Amino acid sequence: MAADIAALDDILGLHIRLAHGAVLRHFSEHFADLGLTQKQVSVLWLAHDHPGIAQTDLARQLQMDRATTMSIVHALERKNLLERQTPGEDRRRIGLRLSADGQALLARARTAIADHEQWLRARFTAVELEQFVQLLKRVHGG
Amino acid sequence: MAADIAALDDILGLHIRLAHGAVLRHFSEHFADLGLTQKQVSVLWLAHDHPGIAQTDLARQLQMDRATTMSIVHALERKNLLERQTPGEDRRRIGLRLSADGQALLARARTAIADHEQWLRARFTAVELEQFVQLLKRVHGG
DNA sequence: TATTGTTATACTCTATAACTATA
DNA sequence: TATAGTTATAGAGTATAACAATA
Repeated sequence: MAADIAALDDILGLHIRLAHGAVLRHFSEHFADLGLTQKQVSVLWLAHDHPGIAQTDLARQLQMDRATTMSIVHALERKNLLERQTPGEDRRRIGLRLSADGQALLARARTAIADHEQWLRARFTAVELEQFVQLLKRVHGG
Repeated sequence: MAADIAALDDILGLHIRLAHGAVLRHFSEHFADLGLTQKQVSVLWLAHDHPGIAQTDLARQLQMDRATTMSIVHALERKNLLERQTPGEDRRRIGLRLSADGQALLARARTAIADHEQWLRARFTAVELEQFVQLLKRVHGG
């Protein structure tokens, strides 16, 4: 039986939600010209670092449902940023890799992400940053 | 000019996003029978603590757009959990308060939230928890 | 049987824009 | 002019359920 909670401000989950909202808002306001969402950048980034990655791998690393992953992959394919490889041994797995356009856009996105991260990180010391990431990882199990 | 970032795992924003996702997932899985979302519980909670609160106040405290607030208030009114007060001096402001049903459901929700929070907090010490909330507040400015 | 990809569907959250009423 | 509420609309993210192909 959990103890009762006095005030809404004591809810850790709320602060996580508000922090997420603040980050998302800043991202949306400053990345409109890129035409990419946070999730889309993450998928491009992973496909760049791991050419031939499959949807299942993306889903696991970004903690998404397969259907959710599909919708993001679709969006990137529609923009010709992501391409499919011809299947290998296991014909169920479809490897994904960046197109030339995808490479170019990811490069721009990484610069933009760096600015975004600087905005976010500016309020913390290096020690606090490391603590913060460790605490967050204990929530999402990364 | 921001420094370049090597790996996706170094992105603080990503960890915040993943942590939010993990919390949201646990909430959804364990609160289906309540029929309330996180946001709806937050609004009920605030209306309980501040009877006569206006939509603008809710929007500010939960960092939502007015239109977003409206949709949540509507959902709660449709379920007869939230009622409107007759306007006072400033006839633009409409005070909100919980109905009897809203009171009852909030009481149940608070217990469920307490369990949810226990699941979340179990992985931290008291000191870590306080640090964590402070770090999160510096992101969302609460 | 289990895994991978796929589609259809639905709901929540979020925001923009334009409108009305009131201050 | 500014604020509060409202409505219409749209997009992103999330998930469930059911299906086909493959292992």
